[in-house]
Amino acid sequence: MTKSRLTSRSDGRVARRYLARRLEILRAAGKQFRASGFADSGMRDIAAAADLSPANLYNYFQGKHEILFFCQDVTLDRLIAALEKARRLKVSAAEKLRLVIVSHLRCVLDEIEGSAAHLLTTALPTRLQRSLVLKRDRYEDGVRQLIVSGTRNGEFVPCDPALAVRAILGALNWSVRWFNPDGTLTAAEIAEGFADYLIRGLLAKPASLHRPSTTRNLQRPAHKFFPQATRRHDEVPRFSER
Amino acid sequence: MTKSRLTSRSDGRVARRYLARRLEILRAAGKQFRASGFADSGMRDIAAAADLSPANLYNYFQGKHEILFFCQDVTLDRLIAALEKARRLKVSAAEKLRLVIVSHLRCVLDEIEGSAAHLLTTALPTRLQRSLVLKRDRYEDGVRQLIVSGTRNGEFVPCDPALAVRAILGALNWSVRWFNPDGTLTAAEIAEGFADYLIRGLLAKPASLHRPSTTRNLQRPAHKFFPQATRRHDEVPRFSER
DNA sequence: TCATTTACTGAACTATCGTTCAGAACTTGT
DNA sequence: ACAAGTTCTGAACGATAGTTCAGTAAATGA
Repeated sequence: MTKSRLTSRSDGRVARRYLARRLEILRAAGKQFRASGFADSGMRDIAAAADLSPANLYNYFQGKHEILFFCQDVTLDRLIAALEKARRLKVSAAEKLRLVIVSHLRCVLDEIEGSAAHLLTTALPTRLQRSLVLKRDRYEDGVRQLIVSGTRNGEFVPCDPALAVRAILGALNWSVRWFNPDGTLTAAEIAEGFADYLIRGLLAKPASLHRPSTTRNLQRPAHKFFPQATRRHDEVPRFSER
Repeated sequence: MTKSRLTSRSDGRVARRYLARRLEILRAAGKQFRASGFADSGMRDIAAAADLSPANLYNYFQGKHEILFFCQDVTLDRLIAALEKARRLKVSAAEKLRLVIVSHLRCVLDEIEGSAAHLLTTALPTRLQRSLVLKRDRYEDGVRQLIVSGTRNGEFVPCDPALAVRAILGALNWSVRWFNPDGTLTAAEIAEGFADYLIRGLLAKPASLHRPSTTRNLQRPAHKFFPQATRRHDEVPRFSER
């Protein structure tokens, strides 16, 4: 028993390479999960997508469940980070919500970093499962609070915030089912349209646009949120064939 | 080779019993699919839910894929039927859309008849797959036309109908992920709240309620759409553990 | 009651899944 | 160049999935 990977000395190139490979695998697995779902993504598929042998995956993760766990965990962390960033801003509730919606779609649709936060499965060990559900609830609670505060200050119409937040998150999460990076709509365009519609349903007053005006950079430029959003949404396969 | 089941003579009790059993199986399978997803619902689970031996399932369906196909097919037929009923009504676009939304949630959440129109999987043979996708597109097209006509007559705000319809259907379809028949909200209550919010996002004018007034029976009584909606939505497991 | 058709079942078959492991190939430090 | 450490792989294992089939139980009609 010699120096382990994590306690290796000084520079730690090996540790860095190890972590980099882990991320590569997570990216490939996320893409695979998004494309084929969890159950239909075999370890052999993930390995092929990550350009590794199936056996080698087990040098980086304990098993399939751990890969899924980290996919969801990092995505949830990014969702929560975007949420808290929005909360700290001194803008209207509508503009905060817009940032959350746009960030959410980016986390879920992005071709490179996008993962599958929504693919919770009973296949996960109970401990990990509970941790994810808790984190997900924290996120949902936060978004709901955003709606509640908007309702309190009269910006939003009175409504059941628990229902509104689930309608919004449902619309966002379902997008991975039909989104096609080669289609006619970029992820950024979808995000804009969704935000317009989903926020309008909450507004008390028609309010011309309700896009951020003083803080226009919140949503622009689109290529900052979706740097590689060059492919487009296809018209023909309305729903994915999954 | 004697008389087959379908060509059996006169009264045809056997044929009726056969079809009834088929429906029982479809109901049990639909419940199972909704609860555990397609991949995690084994033939042995479906058989247990339908109170049959696994082998006996193959006397009624060619295989698992055919069970899924019929589950989705009958659900899509019901969705399209509700859509066309709404289109024939002489009411506002908002009220038509409300009927479609409420019917959709009923088709998807109902504890007895509800199925899983959204569980398209690559596991289906190409022929069946295409048939379902086509039907699903017909439904989506119809709902989008509803939005377009509402926009044309000034009732709805100008927007991208393709995005709006996907946001709406996404919110509706995602509901099976978190809906809990034992929870605090009945399916009918969810339908009302969702319809309020999702339609408000399209309206050009705030328009107090926009529930059907002259045709109040379109949405009332709730127990007509959800005859057995007595169980309630739970508060704790925000997302299903699937 | 008996013969025929229909409904059903337990056990086994095949394929595929996640996973393991002995050892090869490569990298690194001296 | 050599040894130590690491990264990787092909082949196999056990479990479980969907499915099949020989044959039993039940229903039907005379």
